Amino acid sequence: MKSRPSINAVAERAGVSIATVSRVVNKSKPVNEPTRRRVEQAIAELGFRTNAAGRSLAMAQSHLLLVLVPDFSNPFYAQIVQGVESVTRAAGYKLVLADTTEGDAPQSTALDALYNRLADGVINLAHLDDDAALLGELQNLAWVNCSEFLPDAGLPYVSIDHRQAAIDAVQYLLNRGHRRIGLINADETYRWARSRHEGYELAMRRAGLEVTPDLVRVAASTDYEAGAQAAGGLLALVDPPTAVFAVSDTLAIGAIKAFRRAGRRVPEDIAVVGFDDLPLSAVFEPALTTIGQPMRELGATAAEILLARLQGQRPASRTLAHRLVVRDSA
Amino acid sequence: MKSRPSINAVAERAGVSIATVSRVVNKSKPVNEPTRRRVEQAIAELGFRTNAAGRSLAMAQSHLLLVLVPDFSNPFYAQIVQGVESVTRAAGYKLVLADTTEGDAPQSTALDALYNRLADGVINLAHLDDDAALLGELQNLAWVNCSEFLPDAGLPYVSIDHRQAAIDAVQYLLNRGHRRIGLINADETYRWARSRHEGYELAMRRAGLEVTPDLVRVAASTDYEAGAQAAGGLLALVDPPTAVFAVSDTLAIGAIKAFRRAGRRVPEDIAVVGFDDLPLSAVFEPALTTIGQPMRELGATAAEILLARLQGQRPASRTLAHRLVVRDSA
DNA sequence: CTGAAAGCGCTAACAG
DNA sequence: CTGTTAGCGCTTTCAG
Repeated sequence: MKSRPSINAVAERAGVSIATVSRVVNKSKPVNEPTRRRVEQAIAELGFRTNAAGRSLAMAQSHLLLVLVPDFSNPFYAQIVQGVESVTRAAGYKLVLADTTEGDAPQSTALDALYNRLADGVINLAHLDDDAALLGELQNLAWVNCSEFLPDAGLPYVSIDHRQAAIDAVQYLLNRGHRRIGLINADETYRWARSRHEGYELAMRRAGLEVTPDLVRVAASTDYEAGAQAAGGLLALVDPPTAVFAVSDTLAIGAIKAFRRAGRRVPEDIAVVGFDDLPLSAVFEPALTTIGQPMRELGATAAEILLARLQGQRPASRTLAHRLVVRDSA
Repeated sequence: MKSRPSINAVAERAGVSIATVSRVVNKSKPVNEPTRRRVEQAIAELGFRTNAAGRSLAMAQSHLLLVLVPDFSNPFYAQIVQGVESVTRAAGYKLVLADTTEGDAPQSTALDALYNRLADGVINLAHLDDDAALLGELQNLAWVNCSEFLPDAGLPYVSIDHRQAAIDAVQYLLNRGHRRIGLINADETYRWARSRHEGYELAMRRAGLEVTPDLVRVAASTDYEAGAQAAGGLLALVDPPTAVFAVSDTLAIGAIKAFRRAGRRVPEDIAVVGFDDLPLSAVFEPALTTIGQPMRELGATAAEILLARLQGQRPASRTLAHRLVVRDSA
């Protein structure tokens, strides 16, 4: 791996100063046609590429953005990341991704990267501790939360209205005549999980229904098996629900599996509404009735906000529209 | 965003030289206990973090690795990336991910990053053109291919034996008495697609069966819908197959959907075996019989090879074991 | 339009 | 054990 030519080599070969080379490379200032040509030729001959570290050091920015992802293999997050990338790539930024499942506290990785100047900004999809000191510190950094956020933290975010979405889901079930409706929730350290729980209770109360704790199950994770487990708990009740709202499609699918194994038909014996509208959810049988989130748009919007922030603006948070997708499971 | 303190500020505050600060930060050389303490205190007071660009420039390495992913939202790749991260994070490297679906030629992005010195090495999951010049150039770079690779390119790779895996899948079907077996393949610019096709034909021939072109369908992509389309073509034959080998689980699921819509039962009327063993495949109904690939291990091994290469070694390519997972679809 | 020169923040000899 | 110093490769005034 022979060392790459530096800007000095190019300058020497073209018989100009390094400043001029820099100008033609970046098109930052006019350069006479003949000299520019000489420089360009030298660049071509030498196969020169500008060194990222040198540039970062001089410009005090890396053109790298950090994305904190709770779990790569969850298609929900993957699609958000695609949305992010579609806009950042156009702006000349590359993405450093960190999976926060393993390893140390997510925000510390992120702050490291930021303070290091490794990354110019971060898009956070992971859970953020409600820690005043931390939040204060984030205030003036290029940081945007996506999907997961703290309502009054003063940090810009992009998300749907989780509570309203949950209300819509439960209301749909109510409209279909269900009265005993169970909730399969995710770990409530997630803000969205709490919001959806709120929405569920609100919708039930508005319908004059009492919410008993036994109708609410918290799954151990968001994978299929966890959904199945939670569903098992619901089934074990003396008076099991006739419908279930699961806060993610993976949970919903796991639940449906469990219901089936127990000899229940979906939706005839028990209706199930999911959340997210993953690609898979349309394909699963029965196709899932679910709340659709605009994943790519969430990511793209978060990226736009971050980019604007990097240019010194202070864009407002955005709440994007969700939609109820009615299919076969409820 | 006030500017962060540099190593100079720390040195001044602690009353030592920047060299000493560097030594305590990196624990690179012994430093007297009292001085080290003074330095550490200064670091703490100032909130100093070493600047990534400065360090990269001085050390001529970035501790960043590029991963080229054909499609983030495909869980197959996502899991490989998790495997990669599990080992690179332990070694102090961060991952820059690029989705190669959109945008320019994947390898050019990668070479850019490498020549830029943005990344120290790359793990490539994407298709690589069989271009002699390019391949020659890659020879001496820290580059490893994962899952997708060119057999005689001289580049290190980690993969399963795609051909043998296909043979195993088809043989299973043969053993169950099937004689008319269809193949739903992916775009054959993918090397693995060609290998699996080979395996299919080989297994058929060994069984004394003729392979007619009408039994082989190439799906437009690897998503569900493409699988359904291809399946439709098979169904339209005067003499439709009694079994189908689909080269990915997503394709297999799409095919099953199509068969069902056409009133066929799976596996009774038509058996289907997939490939990959995605998490979803165990949950889908009927649960998929499929070839399992060790995704995380593929990624982890690729990372290990790359890391070794970065230390000047030239580790050999690795072929990992696949396994036939028998469930309900065949 | 072009060049000289001063850094950006850090590491790594080389002395002492 | 610690300081001095010379870069690493590039951008950006400041002169001319």
